[in-house]
Amino acid sequence: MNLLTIYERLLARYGRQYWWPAESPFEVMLGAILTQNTNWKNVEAAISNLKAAHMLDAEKIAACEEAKLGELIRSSGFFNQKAVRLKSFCRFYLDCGGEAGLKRLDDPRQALLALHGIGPETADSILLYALDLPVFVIDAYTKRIFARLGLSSAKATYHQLQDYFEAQLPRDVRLFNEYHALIVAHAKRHCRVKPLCSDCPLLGLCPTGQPHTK
DNA sequence: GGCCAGGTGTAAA
DNA sequence: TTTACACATGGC
Repeated sequence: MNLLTIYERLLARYGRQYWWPAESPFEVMLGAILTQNTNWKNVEAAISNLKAAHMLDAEKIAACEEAKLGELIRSSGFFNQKAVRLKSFCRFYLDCGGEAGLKRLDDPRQALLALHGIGPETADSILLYALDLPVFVIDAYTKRIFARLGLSSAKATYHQLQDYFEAQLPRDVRLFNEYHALIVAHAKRHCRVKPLCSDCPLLGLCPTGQPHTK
């Protein structure tokens, strides 16, 4: 089964997702950290709090007291560590000179990964959705869905899976953007609990007949 | 009340 | 090199 065929089916079913849901690249970056192992609804509330407090700003976050920042982002969960992570990221962001500076780095991915609290998924989300760089984002949904489809091993590492996608797909920011968003849309709205939904857009592609998530 | 959510870092096996 | 656990809120 071709990865592009799967993409087409998901796109036909769910339509364009218009990711990342944010008003600026900087907001995308904060959201990428805040959404770590957290429901997006909870992240929206946190970002809304930051906006209301006029704190959606790298210098203000970098200078903000940790406890105060934690209160603003409380709804996103893990707020103590996320407050530290946001501050550390913002210091880095300022040192680079903002998005443009970040993008101009020799290896922006390595630079992001060097920060405490930014792992491969968060780094890649920032690269793809904030900086428009063509890297394919892998998450828990991607792992599960494609393992169930029999296209990858259940214990494939992040980079193995990423290489698999990037080797088979044209290196296109627009495609990578939409594909990952569609995987999340599919995982959220489909086949979560029931063994197999009769109207699953990937029906017939799944040799195991197992649910695509969970 | 239990499970899960657009992960990451650390420590033990 | 793998596996277990902490981190925490809110929706269903």
